[in-house]
Amino acid sequence: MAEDKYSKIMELAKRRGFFWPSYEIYGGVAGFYDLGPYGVLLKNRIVEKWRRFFVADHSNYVVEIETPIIGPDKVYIASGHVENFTDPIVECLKCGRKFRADHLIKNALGIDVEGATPEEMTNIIRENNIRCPVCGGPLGEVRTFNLLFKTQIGPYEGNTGYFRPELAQGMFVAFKRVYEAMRSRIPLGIAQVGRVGRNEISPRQAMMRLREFNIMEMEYFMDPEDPEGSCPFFYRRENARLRILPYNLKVEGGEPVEYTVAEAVDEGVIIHRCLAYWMAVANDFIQSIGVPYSEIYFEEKGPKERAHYSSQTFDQLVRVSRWGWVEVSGHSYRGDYDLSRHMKFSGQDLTVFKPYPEPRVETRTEYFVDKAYVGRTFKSRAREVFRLLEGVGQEELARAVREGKPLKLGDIIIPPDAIKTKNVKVKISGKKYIPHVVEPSFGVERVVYVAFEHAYREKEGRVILSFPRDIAPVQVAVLPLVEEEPLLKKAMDVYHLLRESGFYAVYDDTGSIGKRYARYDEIGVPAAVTIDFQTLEDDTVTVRDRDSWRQVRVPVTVLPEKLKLYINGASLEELGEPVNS
RNA sequence: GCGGCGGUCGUCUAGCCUGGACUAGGACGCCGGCCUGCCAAGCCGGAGGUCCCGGGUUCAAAUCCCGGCCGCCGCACCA
Repeated sequence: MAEDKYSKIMELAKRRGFFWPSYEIYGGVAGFYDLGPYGVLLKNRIVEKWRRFFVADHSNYVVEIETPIIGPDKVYIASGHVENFTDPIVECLKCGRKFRADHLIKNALGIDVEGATPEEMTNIIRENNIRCPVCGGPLGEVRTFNLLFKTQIGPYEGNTGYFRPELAQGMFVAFKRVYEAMRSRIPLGIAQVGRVGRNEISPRQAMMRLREFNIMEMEYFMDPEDPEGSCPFFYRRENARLRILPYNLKVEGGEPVEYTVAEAVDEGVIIHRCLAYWMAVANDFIQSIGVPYSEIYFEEKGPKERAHYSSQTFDQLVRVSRWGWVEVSGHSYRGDYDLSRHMKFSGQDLTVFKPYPEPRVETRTEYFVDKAYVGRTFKSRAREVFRLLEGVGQEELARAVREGKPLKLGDIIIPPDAIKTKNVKVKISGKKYIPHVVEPSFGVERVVYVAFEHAYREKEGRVILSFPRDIAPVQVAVLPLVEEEPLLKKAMDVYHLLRESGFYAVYDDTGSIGKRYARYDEIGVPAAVTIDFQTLEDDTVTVRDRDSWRQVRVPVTVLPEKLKLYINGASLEELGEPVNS
C-alpha cells in the first residue's frame, strides 16, 4: 500500500493557497472547491497543455469553441439527460437505503413500469406489499431524483433551463455552424473547456467528485464508413503503447494488458481507430503532467456501466495513494446518437455531404402520365388534372402499372396504360450522412489533483512539489543572496528582465536564502535565480534546480533564453557552468 | 441518504474520558526590526482563536447531552 499522501497534500494545498473547500466561513458546502492563487496558475497550465496535445497539435482538424453553461430544456430532453438522469427513487423507512423504484418493481413482480408516474409506482408498491430487499422494512413514497441542476431562463415559470452536465451538447448543437465555418471538412474535432454541474447525491473524495467542476473535452466527428480517412494522423501513434483492461478480462478479475495502438485496433479490443488514437494522446498527456506510464491504464466499461449514448467506453485510470485507481478521463464512442437526436428534436438537417471521388451516374426508370392522353381525354379539365398529378409520387404510379389498376384522383380516373415509363440518367455526386463521434473527456480538477499526487515528495524533511517544469505554477524565483544593497536593486532588475521576457516570476528578499529555497521548493518553482556578490563583478547569476538542488552559473544576458530551454526540459548542466558548493 | 469516526489560531496539534485555576497552551508558518556571503540558522517585537453551528443540562461547558453542517471510511449512488 502506497503511503497516504492525501492529508499531506490537502494540508499543503490549503496552507500554500492551491485549493480548499468553498464557502468555508459558512461551514462549507459539500462538492464545491475553490482554486487559490497557485491552484489557478497550475490549472491554467494544465489546460494549456491539454490544448497543445488535443487542439494545437492537430490544428488542421481540431478547433475549440465556447458555449453557454445554461441550456434550454429542449437541448437536454433531446440529449436524453432529462429522461436518463432522472431516477425514480424509493427509500426504506427502516434502514434508509435508497433504491431505484422501477428496478425494485421489476425484480419483485417482473413487470416493466417504464413511463409510470411516481404516484403509480408508489401504488404498485403498496398494493403488492413490496418491502426493502435488504432489511425487509416498509418503503416510503417514490420520488424522482435528477442529477441536473435546474433553473429558470428569464422571468417565466416553465421556461426551464439546466446547468450543463457535460460540454458535449454545446458542440453537437453548434456542430453545423462550426462545420460550415471550418469549410465543411470531415473529420472535424470540436473541443471545449468549461464548467459543468452535476447534483451528486453524496460528493466526496475532495476534488475527485465535485458538484461543479471543469471539463476538457472534444467531440471528434468523422465518417463511419471511412475509418482510415477518419484518423489521418493515426500513424503518429500507431506504435504507442497502452495498458488496457478489456471488459471480458475485467469481469474475470484480470490485469491490464499492454497493446500497441495498432494491435488494440486490429484485435478488436478498441472498436474504432479514432477512439484508440485519442486514447494514446490521453496517455501521453497524462504522462506529461507527471504520472508514470505504469500508473495509468484504460478500463473498458461494461454494457450496463456505460452512458445511454455509448457503444464502447474506456475510463483512463490513474493510481493515487488514498483511493487506488481513479478515473481522470472517459473515452466514448458516441456513434451518431447525439446528432440524430438533435435532428429529430430540432427538425434541422445536421447531416454532412460526402462527395464521391467520381460522380456516379445511375439509370433509373421514371413513370409519368402521358400528357397527350390527359389533354385528349379531359380537355378543359386537363389543367386541373395536371395539378392533381403533381401530388402523385413515383411509388403510386409504379403500383398502378404493376397491379394493372387505374389511378383514382377524386372523380378522375387514369387507366394504367396511360402511364408510361422512360429511362433517365441521374448524376449522383455524393451522399449525406450523420457523422459519428468519438469523445475524449477529462475532469480538470482530477488531473490537477493527480498532478499533485505525483509531484509530492519529501527530501531531508522538506516538502518538494516536483511538477513537470512546464506546468509549475510559478516558473522562477528571483532571490538576492542577502537583504543588502546593491544586491536588492540588481535582483529587482533581473526580476523585471524575466517578467518582460514572458516568465511568471516572483521576487523575494525576506529571511535567509535557505528558507527561501525551501519556500519555493514547496510550491514547486523549478528554478531559483540567486543574485550574489559575484553578480556585481561579472553579471552572472546562479540558477538552482528544485529537484537536485544543484546550481549553475549563467550570464544575465542569456538568462531568459537559457531558462526557456530549461522550462522546456533541458538539463541544468546545459545552462551554464556548475557551481561547486 | 444510512452507519462508524472526527472537527480547537493560517497549518499541525495539547486540553475533552474525570466540567471550574483555560485570560484555551505549544510548534511551524506569517508580519516588523536586527542579523544573515548559498539550503527551513539566531535574537527582539507583533498580529492571529465565533474551541464547526444551534439548542439543552449545570452555579459553571472546548469538555456532558440533542439536532444540524462539514470531512474521512464503509454501504447505496456516481449518464
